[in-house]
Formats: sequence, C-alpha cells, structure tokens
Amino acid sequence: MAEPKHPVRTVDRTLEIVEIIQELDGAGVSEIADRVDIGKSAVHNHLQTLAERDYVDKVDDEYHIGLSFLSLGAYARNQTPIHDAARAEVDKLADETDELVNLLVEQNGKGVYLYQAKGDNAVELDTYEGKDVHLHSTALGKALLAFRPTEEVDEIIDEHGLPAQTAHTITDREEFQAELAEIRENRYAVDHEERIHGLRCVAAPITDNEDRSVAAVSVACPVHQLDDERFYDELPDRVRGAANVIELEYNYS
Amino acid sequence: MAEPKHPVRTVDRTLEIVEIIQELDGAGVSEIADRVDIGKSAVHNHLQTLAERDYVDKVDDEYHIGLSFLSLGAYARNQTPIHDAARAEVDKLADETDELVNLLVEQNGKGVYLYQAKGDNAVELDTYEGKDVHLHSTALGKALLAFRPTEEVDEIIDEHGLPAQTAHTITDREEFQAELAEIRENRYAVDHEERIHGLRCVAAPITDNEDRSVAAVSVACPVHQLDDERFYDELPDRVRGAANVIELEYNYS
DNA sequence: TAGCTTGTTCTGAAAGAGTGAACGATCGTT
DNA sequence: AACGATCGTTCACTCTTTCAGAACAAGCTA
Repeated sequence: MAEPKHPVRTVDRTLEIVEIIQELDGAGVSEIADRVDIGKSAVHNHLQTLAERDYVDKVDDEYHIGLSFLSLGAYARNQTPIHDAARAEVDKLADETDELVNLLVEQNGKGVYLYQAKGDNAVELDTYEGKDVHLHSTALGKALLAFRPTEEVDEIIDEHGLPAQTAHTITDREEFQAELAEIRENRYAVDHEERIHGLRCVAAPITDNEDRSVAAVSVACPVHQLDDERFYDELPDRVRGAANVIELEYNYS
Repeated sequence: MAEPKHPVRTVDRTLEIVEIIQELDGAGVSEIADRVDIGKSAVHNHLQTLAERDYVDKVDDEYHIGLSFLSLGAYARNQTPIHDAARAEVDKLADETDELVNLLVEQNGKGVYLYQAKGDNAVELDTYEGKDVHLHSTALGKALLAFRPTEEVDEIIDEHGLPAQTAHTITDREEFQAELAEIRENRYAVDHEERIHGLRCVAAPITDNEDRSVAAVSVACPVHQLDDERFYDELPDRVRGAANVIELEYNYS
C-alpha cells in the first residue's frame, strides 16, 4: 500500500486519540492532549464527536473505548473465512488442554490475533484479540511463515526486521530460515521464550489447498507448568490435530 | 450526553464512511460517495488514510472493514467486567442446549450484543457481537429492563419508543409494563417472534448485589425446532441457572 | 483563601478538507 | 476493434472548518 497522497490529517489525529485511550486504559482530555500534538480544546471536540456515536464512553471526566468499535471489530473478524472454520475447534482445544489457545492470521507482514480461547488453567498474558505482534518471535508466526514462499518471508523480514524481544528471540536471518525449514518438516513450531520470558508455545499452520498458510493455532503455557515430556510429545500432536480439523473445515465446506 | 458544541465534522464523515462499508459488506469509492454527501476524491482520501493504519482493507478496488477495529472492539469488551464473568458459562450453555446463546448489555437505552456462542444446532441470525437492537422487542432486552427502576424504563421508552418489528412486538406502553412485571416475578423473559418472525427466545437477567440488571443471557431457537414443552419447561430453568452462575462470578469474585 | 489542577466554551486565524475537472485503466457492448 | 461507460486516482484552488489560545467554572490540595 502506497502512502496516501492526500491524507486526511483529522482522521489520523482521531485514530491517534483513540489508540492513546486504549493504551492508557482510559484517559482525560489534558492527558491525551499532552501526547498528541494538538491543544486540549481540539481533543475535547474530537472526544465529544466520538462520544456522540458511542465510539468512546465518558465516565467521570475519563474517556474509554466505546462498544461501537465492537460492532466493526467483530464484523471484520466474521468476514474472515478462517474464523468461522476455526472457532469451534479452538474452543475444543482450550477445553482439552486447559491452556490458552490462540488463532493468528497475517496482515501486512505482522501477526494479528484473531481469536482466543481460555482453558481452565490458562496463563494470563498481554495478548488479546486484535493485538498485533512480530511474526518471527512467536510459534504462531513461525508456523505461519514456514508455509509461505521464501521471497514473501524475505520481504516481511526486510520490512519489519527480526527485533529481539527476549534473549531467546532468533535475530539472525539464516538461523531463522533454518528454523522455518525444520518447521516445514515437522509441521509444527515451538517458541522457547522467544517473545515473553517464561512462556513457551506450540503452534501449527493452517494451510489452504495449495499448502499456503492462511493462519496458525497455538497452545501457550508457562515453562514450568508442563514438563518437557508432555510439552514435546503430547502438545504437538494435539495442536496439529486441531489444525487439521480446521483445514478440512476451511477447505472443504 | 449533550450534543457536541463543536463537532469535528471530518470525524463524523469518516465514521459514516466506515459504517457504510460495513452495511454494504464492502464497497467502492463511487458507491460510498453516492451515499455520503461528499465527492469521490474526498472519500478516496479518507479511505487511503484509514487503509494506512489497517482500519480498512482494500481488495481489488473494494474496501472492507479492517482488523484494526478488532483490537479496539475486543479491548472495549474486555473492559466490561460482565464479559469475563459470563463468557465461560455462555459457552457452556451453548454446548448443552446446542442452540444460539447471547449475552446483551445496555448502552444509552439500546441493547448491545456483547458475546455470542453457537451450539451445534444454532440458528443463523442477523445478530453479531456489537450489534445494537431495541430493548423492547427481545427477550434479552425485556429481561434487562424488568430489573431497572420504572423511571429509567420510562426514559428509555421516551427516547426510543416501542417500534413494531413484527406483528408480535409489544407496542403499547401499559402492556409492556405489565409484561415487565410478570418477568420480575418469573425472573425470565420470553420473546414470541417479537423481533424476528419465526424466532423465539428465553432470556434471564443478570443482576448486581442490589438486584439491578447489568446484562442478560438468552437462548434463541426457531419456533418449530423445539416443542413447547421443552421450550417452556426446560429452557427457562437452564437459562436462569446460567444467569445465576454468572451473577455469582460477577458479584463475588 | 489562594493556587493548582481539571474540563469546557468561545472567536479569530491559519490549516487543510473538499470540489470539480482531467487522466488512465478496465470493463462490457456495439 | 473501437467505442462508451464507469471505475479509481491525481491535482490545484477555494472555502470550509479545524485548531490555538485565552478565559471561565468547578474541583482539589495545601
């Protein structure tokens, strides 16, 4: 996507304001005006306009993200064919493993969490539906990239790099390509505390009829919650099994 | 919320554009320009700006709602304490009944679907997470209103009226108040094709410690799918049971 | 009470959103 | 194959309208 030739600055500013509110978990007019480069009267006008349509909620001089965004967000998700195909199986996997199960898709070279199901024993993380993450530092992202053409992976790395998130993140290009090759063989990926310290995940790609990935599913759990045996023997099979069911649903129905 | 004294028109226009795209299930520049009162070059500028941040997706000269809205929408939902408390139980109810289960909250006098779980046999409806509906024409809305003070109900009716959605919608004010009184006694509400022809629902309120409703759960099914016996005997108990579990989770944890 | 915040209102002035025409591309039709 | 229609995109000018800044009310803290 080329840069807009004639961007509408007001729209950018509004989106910025909304994103700041999300980041701060609710904020007041002055607080927002400090972060975005416009005066507080202007911020006030934006917020009133957004509040009118319930895109923000005002609670005691604090503004919060409004539920009107849910309509658009849920709609956007429902539009993706993979969501419908995957949801039931993701729920089931969460139920069986008791862990946190995630579904991720790619958008413009980054990963976006599309759906999340929490088992009874699920770890609490910073991930939420709609959040975007670097693809290279998660099992989900690696599983997804492994089933994309090499040139596409190169493009994505060119654009976003391989920034380190923890000491375990793979930051070397060749090492990363080797990792992807291995994932292609196993049809599952493992993340050893590569994005978050103390967390490891197993992920499997969900591919279309041409074996190109359209999404990935993962189970995430704290390093010390599951012993290695179960982590390496049991989880990969379960995750691949779920991915398989989703693929069938996605490709043949 | 008072009318904004100094609305930011550009923001209104952008939101209008986005809402049109949603309504039309994707649209082109000219198509949008026809509906919103600005030229197509202006619409084009808006869309490019939104696309830059993934708030809209461009696919072959058609623009669609982007996944960036999911981040905000899911975030807004996660902020509501009722969501966390209810989600697991709503899933369970859907699993047990095989039907469509909905969770609704009130916002500015209208109902907003907060969460939805589909059982194996769930009916396909026009409802989706984030959608807003009139409160008076659904079992969910009636259950919710029944546990609000009378003056609050009056205010809401003053603002939104009791418009007929089908031939069965209650459109008379007194009749509606009587219906609410009955719901207060039973602690569950029934919707007899009042919003959609051929659909009936059973809903129960979820109340706080002062017995004021904060949300409602419902099971929805086609009129001819379930015989009257099961509909009237089995469902109310199940739905009230689920509501009860959610209340405990909401109020005491 | 004074002194700091906060959100809100208002008007002028500078910014920029929108108009409308023109261009190039891609249709389906003649 | 050439046409006409319709699409998305670009551009420069103009007039709309956003924004800055000051002033005010309300709520704190000291």
